[in-house]
Amino acid sequence: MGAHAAMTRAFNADLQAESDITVTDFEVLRRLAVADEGAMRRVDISAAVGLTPSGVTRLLDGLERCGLVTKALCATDARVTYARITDEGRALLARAAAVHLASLEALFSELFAADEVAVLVELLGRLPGAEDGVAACPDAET
Amino acid sequence: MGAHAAMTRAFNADLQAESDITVTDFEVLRRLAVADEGAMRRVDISAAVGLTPSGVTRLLDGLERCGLVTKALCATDARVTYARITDEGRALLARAAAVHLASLEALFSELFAADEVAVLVELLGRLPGAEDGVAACPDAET
DNA sequence: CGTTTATCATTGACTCCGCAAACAAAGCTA
DNA sequence: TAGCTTTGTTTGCGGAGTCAATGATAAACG
Repeated sequence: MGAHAAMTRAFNADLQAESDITVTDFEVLRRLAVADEGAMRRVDISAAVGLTPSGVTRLLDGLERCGLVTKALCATDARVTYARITDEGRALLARAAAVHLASLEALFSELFAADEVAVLVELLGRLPGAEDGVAACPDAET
Repeated sequence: MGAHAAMTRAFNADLQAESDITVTDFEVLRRLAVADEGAMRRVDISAAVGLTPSGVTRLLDGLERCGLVTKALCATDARVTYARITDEGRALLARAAAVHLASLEALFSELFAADEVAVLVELLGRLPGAEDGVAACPDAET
């Protein structure tokens, strides 16, 4: 718990300095970027990033105001509104990913050996709420 | 991250149903209960639970209103105000610990073997912000 | 000493986000 | 077809916690 709080604060500071977004914003953009058509239903975003639906609505409101995502209607189900990442969103994600992945890589490679990381993801992956997740960030240059 | 969000929500729900406190409240009470005289400086609480000093102030405000802690002045340094756990606070902690530890135990014993838990705490313990922490809860009946 | 600097605590304004309620659209069941 | 239930999304309200600024004390230094 303590580690989570400290790391989240640190990563948020990094990301806000670089791109004025939070870790959660980043995660949503990343998910959208690798999704089909760059779009997802809100309910799926909610499950993917571990937020409640209302949290997703408010988060996307912010990203929309910044022009990073747009709304899109669904042809076959009038209840759903997709969120689609914009080119601007992809550009920002690429920039943010550079610094974020660097921090992440620096921290973990210093603290853990490769096989230890593997153990960690296997164990933590069993916890409730741990998503399979999308393996990588598409904008990772490395 | 997803696991942290899901578990925190679940534990908060448990604790609020039982005693109307949050996980952070619980953690603060637990720290106080095992501290000398049942009292700690606010700055030490802050470091122990990974909150900012202002967060600690507001948290303790709430606990004070409920009569679970009291303020105490420091004889040798007029800047510090100690927070001391009350008998009522200890009683509530004991009750809350029963349900919280049960949830915790149930979750982890189902997902992990004992040696896996040991690996997990060793690895996670290396992360920044991971406190050595107080080993146990004094009110654990088991 | 008196002045600067560091430490402890608090407050105001703000953001994030959860909960519960509301609503609209789909899908069932009769 | 008319109801009932379920699903997707949004909104009002509120709690929790951060940041930046403030005040008050202590310690260090000239």
